Amino acid sequence: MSRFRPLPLSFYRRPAEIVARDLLGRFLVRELEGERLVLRLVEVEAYLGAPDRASHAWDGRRTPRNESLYLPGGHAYVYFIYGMHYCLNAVTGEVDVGSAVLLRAGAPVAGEERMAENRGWTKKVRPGDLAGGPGKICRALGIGRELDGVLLDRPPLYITKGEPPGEEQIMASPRIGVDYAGEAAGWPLRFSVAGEPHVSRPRPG
DNA sequence: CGGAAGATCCACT
DNA sequence: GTGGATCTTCCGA
Repeated sequence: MSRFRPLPLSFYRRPAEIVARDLLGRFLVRELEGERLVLRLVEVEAYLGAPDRASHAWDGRRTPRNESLYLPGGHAYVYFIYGMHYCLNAVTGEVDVGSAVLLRAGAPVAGEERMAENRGWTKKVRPGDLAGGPGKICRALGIGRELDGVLLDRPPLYITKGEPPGEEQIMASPRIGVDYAGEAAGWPLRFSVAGEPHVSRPRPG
């Protein structure tokens, strides 16, 4: 089945908002200790780089932390935030652009048990909430800073064709947690699959 | 060199 | 709905 064939790197070498929409419904696959953990992506956000105040690459900012954000499209950008969470991005566009798509939520397709185990079996971990948030995705899939900068078209971390939704099922809304970003805070760069229960809150309206 | 803030999550009221 | 956890990173002085 070609549902599990990795998307080519050319998929990512387009504008972030285009890639973001196109990533919905795709399968994020993490190979961990011989096990295959799979999420169907249901919520993503585009970050545009230098012109986008919410982006880590705003105004061309370039530091050791965000260096991989400037790699060519198709690389992973993993960063540590709030002293306890990792977030996973797919870098988009050409080299040095600094645009990316934050993977915010996914619906479990395979490896649920291992994901729940990775989450730590806390009370809040239910089958439907294994990866309903950017921090939860990384926790469930065992993703940390060691995967920063890897290519997303091969193991141990890749994205496949999956089961994309119809265009009419895609919802756009402002991004989460970027209120500080002035005008950019209102840009409708958060995309989610309508009716998907795994989308993190607040749900788009 | 110090302080402030952060693309979050969870427990509690 | 609100606040605490927890610590790296970054910027200004």
